[in-house]
Amino acid sequence: MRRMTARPGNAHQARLLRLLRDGGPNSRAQLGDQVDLSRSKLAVEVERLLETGLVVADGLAASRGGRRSHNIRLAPALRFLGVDIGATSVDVAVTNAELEVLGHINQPMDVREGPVAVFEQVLSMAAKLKASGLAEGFDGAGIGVPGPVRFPEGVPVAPPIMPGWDGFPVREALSQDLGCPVMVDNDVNLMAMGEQHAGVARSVGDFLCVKIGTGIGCGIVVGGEVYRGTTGSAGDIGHIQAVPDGRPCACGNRGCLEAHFSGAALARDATEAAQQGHSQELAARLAAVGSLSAVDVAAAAAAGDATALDLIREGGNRTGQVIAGLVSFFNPGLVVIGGGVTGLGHTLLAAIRTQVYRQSLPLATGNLPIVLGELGPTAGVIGAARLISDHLFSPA
Amino acid sequence: MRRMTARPGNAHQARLLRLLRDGGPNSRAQLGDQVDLSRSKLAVEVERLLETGLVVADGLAASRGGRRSHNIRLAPALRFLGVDIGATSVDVAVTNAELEVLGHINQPMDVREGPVAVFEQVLSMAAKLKASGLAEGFDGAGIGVPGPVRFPEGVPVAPPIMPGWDGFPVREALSQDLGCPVMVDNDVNLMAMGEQHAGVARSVGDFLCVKIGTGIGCGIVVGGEVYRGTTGSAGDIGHIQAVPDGRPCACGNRGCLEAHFSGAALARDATEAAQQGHSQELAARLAAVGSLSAVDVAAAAAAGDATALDLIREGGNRTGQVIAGLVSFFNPGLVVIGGGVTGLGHTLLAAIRTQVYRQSLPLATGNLPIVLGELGPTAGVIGAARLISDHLFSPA
DNA sequence: ACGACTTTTTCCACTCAGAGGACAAAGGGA
DNA sequence: TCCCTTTGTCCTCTGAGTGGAAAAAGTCGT
Repeated sequence: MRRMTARPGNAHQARLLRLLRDGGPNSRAQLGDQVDLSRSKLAVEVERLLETGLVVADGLAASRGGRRSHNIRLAPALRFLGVDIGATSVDVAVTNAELEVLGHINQPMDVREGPVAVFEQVLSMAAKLKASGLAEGFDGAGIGVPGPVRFPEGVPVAPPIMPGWDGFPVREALSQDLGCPVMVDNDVNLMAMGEQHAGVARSVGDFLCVKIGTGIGCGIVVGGEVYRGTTGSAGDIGHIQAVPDGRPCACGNRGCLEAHFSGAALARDATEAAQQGHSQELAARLAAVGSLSAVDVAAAAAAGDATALDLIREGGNRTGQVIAGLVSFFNPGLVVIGGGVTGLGHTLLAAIRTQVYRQSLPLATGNLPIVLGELGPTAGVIGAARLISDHLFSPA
Repeated sequence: MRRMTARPGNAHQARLLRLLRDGGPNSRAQLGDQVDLSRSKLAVEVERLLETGLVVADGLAASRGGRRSHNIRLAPALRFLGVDIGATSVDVAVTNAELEVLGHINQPMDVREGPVAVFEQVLSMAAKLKASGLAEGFDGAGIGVPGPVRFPEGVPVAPPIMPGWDGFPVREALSQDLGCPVMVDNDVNLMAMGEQHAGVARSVGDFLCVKIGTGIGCGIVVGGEVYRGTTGSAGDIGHIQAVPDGRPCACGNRGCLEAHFSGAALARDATEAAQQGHSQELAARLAAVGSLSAVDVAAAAAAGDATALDLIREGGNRTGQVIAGLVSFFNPGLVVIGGGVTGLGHTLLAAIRTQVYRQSLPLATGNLPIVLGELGPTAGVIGAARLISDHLFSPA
């Protein structure tokens, strides 16, 4: 089938497309309740959208007691591709135009193999999803990469953990390979957009989304829009000093948050604890698998292992201390914690909360929920789909 | 004379008023170059503005080689009142519609005397300015207070250093007393707006403005707009922990930045150093005046006093450390340092720069100027005038 | 001084988005 | 069945805004 080529012709049409994306099928009358346009104008714009094929009629709407009305919905054949490239794995998912995930694949991978190898893998994963009948093609794709991005051009800039990616024209290249429009952003920003669209951050205008994975980053949402900073590196909180004269960090400084707590740091600490015999539980796991990760620490903690719990609490304290500073500065309406270590769950959350509520002023923390993300690994890919759909559903 | 009652009737008129405010007198043709409206439409809107009296004709424009054209300017009788309430003093200024300061008074004062006493003083200062012939009345007033403000209502909320102000309807009350529209904001935000309008931050979209006075605060500008946070306490960085287990702070925690460096902390440290005989220079000043302030430390430092220099450097290091974290997080395009301690000058600035450039990542600091504010005490009052003019020069 | 060329302003006819009312179509409830 | 409500369609009217023509008022070269 031919892919979506049309774009909304004006701001009204863009608005309607977004309403249909976020609210699902709607009758013309229901749309009219939301957009403050006259019925005639609305009818004209809907008619034009129907002509483009972006939306289609979809049976009868639930009756509200008058003349029966027909539903309108986004074309059911539209497909977005969401790609979330992490440090050690990739997530690829297909969504429909309402951003519902129809299929999702996760595979291990190492970003350091460089963009060419990684995108080869991504394309084969996308092909697999296509082959399973979920899509006949893609109308747009959103890509998340674990480092700063010059957003307008879709190019990674000086990414510390991704040597070989600096300046690689991700947007350009993937747009060619996939044959559809592509937008690229930092993975943390996409997670924030995902939680905003379908997770805990719905209806919150200003919030922070802290992602603790291999590294640590923070998505910043201001007035419903992701804030990316002057050079695209906003939210890069992994290298904020958490411990004066603390551990050496790969960035050359000492005491960076990331050096003391992150997926990588946690794995290292756990391995060390196991080798030094501080924890039977961890030692057993190390012996069984050969290496430890955050997942093992989570499991050990769940089994009641004191060392594992201490590691988590200590990390939570450090993280909480940094977040407390950010809360004072930014005064968000919500803080979301997500990423690979979310499995550490409430032990981690409790430690973070304790620090923040103790250190920040009551006016900032008074009504401040600090919660775990509710989408887990799908936050990134949903955010990616959201990114490209925001782009496509905006006036040309 | 009757005061301004008219307001722009639509977004175009508002746009034109702001252009005239920021660019001074302009011919219709020059305005046309900036607004992307047809000549005819522009002529209509200008005509309507002339009818309201908000703008007036103002002689001939500089010739560009064709038919002579007449300048348009904002009504020369328009007057805004800018009020900057600090912890220990008040600044009151009158500006014209182009936000040029026509008269400026500074008086010592103690906010803790409460809103009624303070506003009595402010009103008498405003009356003095009026009496000196600078204004026949005020068309609007902007007020800055040293604490968080619920912005839409113009009411201080839970201000730590201003007991008795919590919930006081500043906007309402002053609007009554002055008989003109009033807007209220945090003093730090106003300083940021001042530097943005007439100071170092012109043409920068995203920047931070750190004000070090009796306390420490930070104005946050995102995309040219001040960001105030969910409860109006954004930028409250004085209580970020700068020293683990450091000095006790009035807020109940330990190690807050404000407890280690601020006008108040500096005065205390200097007094202690003088009393313990560490510094002849400071001891002499203490003996002469009876108490020390940041100004004395600045003077001692200028005279080469080692103790004073150490105090400044130490404070700069602490401040720089906190700012380094904020820079990593926010990735601003500029950092402005201002407030009462600006007199400490380049010693302070150098210490801050050292910390930030060392601790933050190159991508964030690569092209990041860290500079002193260039407006000094007028930044606040200009920002206040800007605040109310933005309000008045927006579509009703 | 005069003509050629520019710039600025004014006037006017024309387009087009959008509002809003009238009316038709198609239900529900007493 | 009758009446009321909701929804969809049609049509007219308004007002914002565009763009061209022409007039007004300069500059500059010869």
